[in-house]
Amino acid sequence: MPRSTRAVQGRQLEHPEAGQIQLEAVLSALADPIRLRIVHDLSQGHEDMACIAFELPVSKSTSTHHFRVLREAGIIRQYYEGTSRMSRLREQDLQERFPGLLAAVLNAQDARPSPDRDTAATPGRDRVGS
Amino acid sequence: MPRSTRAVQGRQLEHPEAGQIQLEAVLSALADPIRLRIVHDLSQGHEDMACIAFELPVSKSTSTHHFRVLREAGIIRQYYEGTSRMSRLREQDLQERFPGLLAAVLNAQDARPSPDRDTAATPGRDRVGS
DNA sequence: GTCGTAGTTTGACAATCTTCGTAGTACGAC
DNA sequence: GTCGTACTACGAAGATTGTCAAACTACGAC
Repeated sequence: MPRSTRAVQGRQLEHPEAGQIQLEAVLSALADPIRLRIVHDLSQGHEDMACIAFELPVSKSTSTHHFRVLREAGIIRQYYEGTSRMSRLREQDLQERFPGLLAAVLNAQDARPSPDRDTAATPGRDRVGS
Repeated sequence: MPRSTRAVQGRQLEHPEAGQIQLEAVLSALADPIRLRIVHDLSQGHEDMACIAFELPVSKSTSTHHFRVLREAGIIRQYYEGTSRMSRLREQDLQERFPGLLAAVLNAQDARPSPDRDTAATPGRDRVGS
C-alpha cells in the first residue's frame, strides 16, 4: 500500500491508552538492564530525549527494539521531531494506572548496588552534549 | 558416587540475602502471570502455603520451576515441612530493599483486570494517588 | 518393609527475547 | 537533485524461558 499517503507528520507511532497498560507488560519491559537504564535516564530531569542521546552499549537496531518495547508497554511516549525520535516518560499515565509503581522502581534502582557500568568517575554525568 | 552424603535435613534451599536481591530479578520474576498469581495468593492472608495449595494450571514440574524463580529472586522463602514445601512472601526483606515496590505491584494487580476500562472509565474504583 | 503423597531433576521442545548486520525510509541541509 | 543523519524493518543467530513427561527422592503412614 502507498504508505506515503500518510499525514504530513507521517510517522505516527502506536501507543496504548493509559487505561490499557498491562501490568505484566510493564514489569517485563522494566526487567531488562538496558531498558531500566533508559527509564532511569528519562526520569533524571530531561523530559524529552532522542534515542541517540542515550549512548546505549548496543547497536542501533537493538536500540530501536528496546524503545519499541517500552513504548508498546506504555512506559514511554515517542514522537518525531525532524529525523529524531523523541522519548518521554509517561509518568502521569503510569501513576494513574499503577500508583506508586514507577516511583518504587526508580527508587529501587537508585538504592541498588551499582555495577559501575559507566565507570563511577562521572559524577557530573555528562550525557552527551547532543 | 555418594549422593546420600548430604546433610540429614537434606533438602536445603538456597535463598539470596535481603541485601543481595536484584531489582531486575524481582521484576523479571513478577513479569509472569502465574508467578504474579502465586505472589498475590501469598499476600492474601495465608502466611505459608504448600505448593499444591495453589492449584496452578500447570504441571508439577512447571510449578517447581516457577517457585524456584520466585525463591531465587528473593521474593519468597521456602522450607520443608514433612513432604510439603511451604512458601512465604519475603515482604519485610523486599520492603527493606526496595521500599514500596511489592506493595505497588500487589495494588496494581488488584486494579488491573479491566478490559472494559474504555466504557466506564472506572470512576471511583481504583483511587489514584499514593 | 510397602505404599502413597509431594515435590525434584532431567531432558526435550517450542516460543520468545536479545542481539546483530544489512538494506531501506524520512527528514534537513546544501 | 545529492548527501548525511537518525532511525526502522527484515531476517538470522544465539540465548533464555515456559512447558511437559518420565524417572527419581524424601517423608509419613501402614
